Amino acid sequence: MLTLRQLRYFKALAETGHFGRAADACHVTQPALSMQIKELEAELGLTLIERRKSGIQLTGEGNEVLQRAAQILRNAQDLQDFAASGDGPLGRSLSLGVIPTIAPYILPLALPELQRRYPEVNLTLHEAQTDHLLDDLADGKLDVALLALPAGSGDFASEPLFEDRFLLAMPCNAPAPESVNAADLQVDRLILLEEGHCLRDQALAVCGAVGEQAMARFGATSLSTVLQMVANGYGSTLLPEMAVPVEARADTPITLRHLEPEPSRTIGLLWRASAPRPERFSLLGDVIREVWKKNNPSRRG
Amino acid sequence: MLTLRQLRYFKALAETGHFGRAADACHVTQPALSMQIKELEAELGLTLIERRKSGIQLTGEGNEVLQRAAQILRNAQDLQDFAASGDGPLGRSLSLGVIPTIAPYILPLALPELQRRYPEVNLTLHEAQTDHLLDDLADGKLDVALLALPAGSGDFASEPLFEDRFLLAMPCNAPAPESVNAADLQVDRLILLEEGHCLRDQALAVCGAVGEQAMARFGATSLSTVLQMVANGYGSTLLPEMAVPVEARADTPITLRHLEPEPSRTIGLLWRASAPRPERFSLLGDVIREVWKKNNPSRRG
DNA sequence: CTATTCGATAAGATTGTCTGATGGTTTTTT
DNA sequence: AAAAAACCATCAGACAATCTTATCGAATAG
Repeated sequence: MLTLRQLRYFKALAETGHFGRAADACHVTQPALSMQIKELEAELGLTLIERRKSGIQLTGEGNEVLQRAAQILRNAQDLQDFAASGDGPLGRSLSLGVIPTIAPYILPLALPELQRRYPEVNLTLHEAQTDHLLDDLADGKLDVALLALPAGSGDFASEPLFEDRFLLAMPCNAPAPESVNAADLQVDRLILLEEGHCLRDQALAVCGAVGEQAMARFGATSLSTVLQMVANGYGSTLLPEMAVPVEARADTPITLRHLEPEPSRTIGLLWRASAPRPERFSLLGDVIREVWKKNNPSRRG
Repeated sequence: MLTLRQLRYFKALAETGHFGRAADACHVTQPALSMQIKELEAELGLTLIERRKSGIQLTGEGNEVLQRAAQILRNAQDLQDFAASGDGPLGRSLSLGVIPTIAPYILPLALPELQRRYPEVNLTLHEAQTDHLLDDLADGKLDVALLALPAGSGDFASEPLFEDRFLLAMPCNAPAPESVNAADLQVDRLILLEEGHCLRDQALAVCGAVGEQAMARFGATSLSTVLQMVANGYGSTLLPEMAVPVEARADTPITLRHLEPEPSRTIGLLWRASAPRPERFSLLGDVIREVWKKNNPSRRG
């Protein structure tokens, strides 16, 4: 059976042109090297070296074998270099999934900070709804997901990062008390995302309308669309606070109101319980939590 | 110290997804394989696989290591193949892949001649579609493939052998001008092979219907089937000239017409650029080219 | 709850590899 | 020409790596 050791010794022999010096270079004795060379020749079934007393001479086949051996050894060295290369605290590559109602609001803040703090990490991003992220996590396409907790079943571990409050977004010409009781929300006046977004289910839960999913009037594909509907007077919606800076800018004709009691969703990270080095996910979580706090100084964790 | 044995076991483990089956594939017991995997992980200093209850899961780094390991093992196999091919000009054994729209028309001519000229060579044949052949070439299951060029990417070398013209095959009761303009072909009247055959794509390209793959009316699994459909009046097809003697015998009620301009496919050989002794593939190509010329005396190469 | 599967671990046997000693052949030195 | 040195092959025993069989514990299925 061919071994890397044989190739290493053979390469050293070709380079030194000398059994003894090759053995020195390999930190073994000369008989050890001789035996391995002999073994290699037997394995390949050809003569690699002409043993001549004044130096040795590679045969034609020996030269071809040398080229291939050198290639293999280079690749092997590359493999070891890769393994040894700067294995940062976050690892070398990380595949992160994010749900659509978080991604556009957190990633622009978090990515530059991640890049600054862990420049060696090669981050791959996937945006998809919770169910899809869970599937991708389970079969290894993703390492970790950023979504609303709780999510997933037994084989996952999670870490909550912060609470994201829901605000009521209404057309600006609507009657606008300073604060609204959550129980008073009328489900049939809400504009919501289409089926499959966890934000939709959370909004319905806030209204106590768990069993009545069919009632919401519209299934939009993005929060931007929802906000446009609201601005044009078609109804109200529950808006995550993190979306406010992007979706409810000053020039958007909508009114925001706090709810009483104050509902929220828990944003957190989720990963396979069996994933190696789970502490790297906590480091990732630290970054996200920090950029969130910096941009929402009024909120406590 | 990194060893080929560790890489071999790791590759088997990645392929089987199972310690026990990987051990079987390597003809050792499961603990032996487990130890080598553990050794490899220790050597590289990283976790390559997640041990989970239902199957195993490669980590991101594990996947990268797998790619590099597979590369090293391929090179090692090539080295051994090179050494083993010490015999005749074609070597001692040759594994040849052929696409289904060539195999039945060329092999019956070429195999006897190969056997006559290089009786020492032990030829192994595989028939599969281009994509599959490329995969098998890349990981060393095949030495060389006979297919329509161009195919494959950077790491392959190729040699064109001859041009194979396309003829229009119609039901014999159809209106039959002596020559047909290729641009006049109606894609929706063509009977083609199912998805995956390069001949299908080439026929569509001839009709200028690159973006309209969905239009062709039928997906047959062999040219014989296609010709039966044509003979029974269900439509026309583009028939490679090499298939004419077999598929359009005198007793088959179809009419053949030349196209203007005259489309064709380039038949050639493809092999790994790193394969040992590439000149033997040229010798193989010579045989194929010669039997082709002998059976198509009207054509120039 | 029991039976089974799967991977890890342990102990002992086997095989592979290394070292140090030695021998034969060729080249260099005297 | 003889002696010395250099060089590589071979051998025996020591040591280390690897394998096998047996077993364990956790998880899963019936």
